[in-house]
This record gives sequence, structure tokens and C-alpha cells, in this order.
Amino acid sequence: MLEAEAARALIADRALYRKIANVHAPDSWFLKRGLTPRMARSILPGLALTAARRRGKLLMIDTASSSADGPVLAMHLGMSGRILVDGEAAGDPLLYAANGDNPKWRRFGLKFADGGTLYVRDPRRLGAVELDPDEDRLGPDAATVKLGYVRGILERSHAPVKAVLMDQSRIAGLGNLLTDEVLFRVGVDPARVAATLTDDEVRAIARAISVTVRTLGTRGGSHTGDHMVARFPGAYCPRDGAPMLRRTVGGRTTYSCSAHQR
DNA sequence: GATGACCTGTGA
DNA sequence: TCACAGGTCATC
Repeated sequence: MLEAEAARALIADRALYRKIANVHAPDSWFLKRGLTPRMARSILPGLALTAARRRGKLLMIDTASSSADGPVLAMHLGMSGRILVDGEAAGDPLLYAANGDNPKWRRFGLKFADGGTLYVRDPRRLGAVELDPDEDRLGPDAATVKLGYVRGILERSHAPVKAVLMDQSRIAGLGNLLTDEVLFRVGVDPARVAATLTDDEVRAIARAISVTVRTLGTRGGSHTGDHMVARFPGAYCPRDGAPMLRRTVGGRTTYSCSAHQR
């Protein structure tokens, strides 16, 4: 989600009000929910980008012709995707992904009438492009969730707290690393059953979500390694020196401190 | 709600 | 050669 925000800012900064001349869509598998390369090539040229929005990890770019609004161009970066505008990427290098520039990793792109480009570079092909996405499949964005809402979803779930926080239909934007970071900061074990959290813990979590998203968000992305959670086998907690635990929680590799996360 | 598939580059 | 990383989706 932090990468998505960096990408959104890059697009807002550099790609708005530029008219699409051509569409590069060499990978039909990368287009989702019925969109085909042929459709993209017939619909998008002639439109200009008018706004760059984001909900969780989903990037949404509004388009318009001179006379009417066009479709919303939605892009998902998966875990290894990046946006490049005129060949330049936003944010820092990714932690778990290739950062080279093999042309075959360009899964989708727009060529602007002024000669510039916007590309999605995604080595692992887990990203996606679609038109007019259903935004409501996502919960409220993590940057704006309120205490009452967080309390509501936590107290009525018997899943591990980490699984609840990572569920995009409940809160949009918290991925594996960011969720570990939030729980590390508040000292809560990711495997705790959500409904058993105390009100103090729920408050701390709600607060940590917005603080963490904001403080890490100003530094480019959650894959940059700019974290307190030490994510490698045999690591020790940077806060108290206790051994870090490596487990699977909510279906994902999870690191937590054996001492201060309870 | 939990699990495995999807996909592919990386490093051992 | 193989385990592993991640977000999302279909399936149990």
C-alpha cells in the first residue's frame, strides 16, 4: 500500500492531463475482469488522465475525453509491480523483487501523445490492470480507519488478529509486512484471537495503523527494509534483544518478538 | 476462516 | 534443483 501511494503520487505529479496515444498490452493474462488488449486499445487512446486515486493497494486513474468522462483505469501492483512515468520509478528499490529493467517485465503501458510513457513493470506478474473496478470489494483505507470501526471488526472475529487486519474487504491497504510492523509496535502477538483483545490493545492497534502508515509512507514503501521488525530466521528483536519468532499466521510468514508481543 | 494455486526472480 | 517471497482468488 505504501508502494501504491508512492505510485499514485508519481502519477498525480507527472502523468495527469497527458493524452493517451497508444496502449501497450502484450500480456493478456495481466488484464483482469474481462478486459482484453483489444478492448484497451480501442477504449483508451484519445483519453487523458485526470486524477490519480488510491484505495488500499488499488490504484485508480480517472480518464476523460474533451467531452465526457472515460472509464477508471485501475492497476494493482501485486508484490513486485512498479509504476514508471517517462522511465522513472517512485520510491526505493523493492525488498523481495527484482529491480532491474528487463523490457519483458513491462506488462502494461500507455504511450502519451507528447511522446512520454507510463508503464507497469512487474517481474512476477502478480499485478493486474482492469477498467471500472468495483471499489466496494475493499474496506475503508487503512490511512483513514477510525477506532470505532477497528473495534467493530476485531471484536466480532475469532480469527487471528493479523488475519483480520490483512483482510482487504475489512481494511484496505495492510499487507503482510505492514501488519507485522503494526503488531510489533503495539506489542500484540499476531496469532491472538481478535475477539480476545482488550480495549486498550484495540485502541493501540487503531492508533498504530494510522501512525505506521503515515510515518513509513513518507519514506517510500513497506518493502524498503525501513522497519523495526527484523525479518530473517534467527533474528533478534531490535527493541529488547529477545529471539524473533518465525511462524505462519493468517497464511503468511510472520515475524514477531517472543518477549514483548503477547 | 483456512488453504493452496497462481507466477517468477533470487539465492543457496 | 528447490524453497521462498508476496497479494489475491478459488475452493474446501
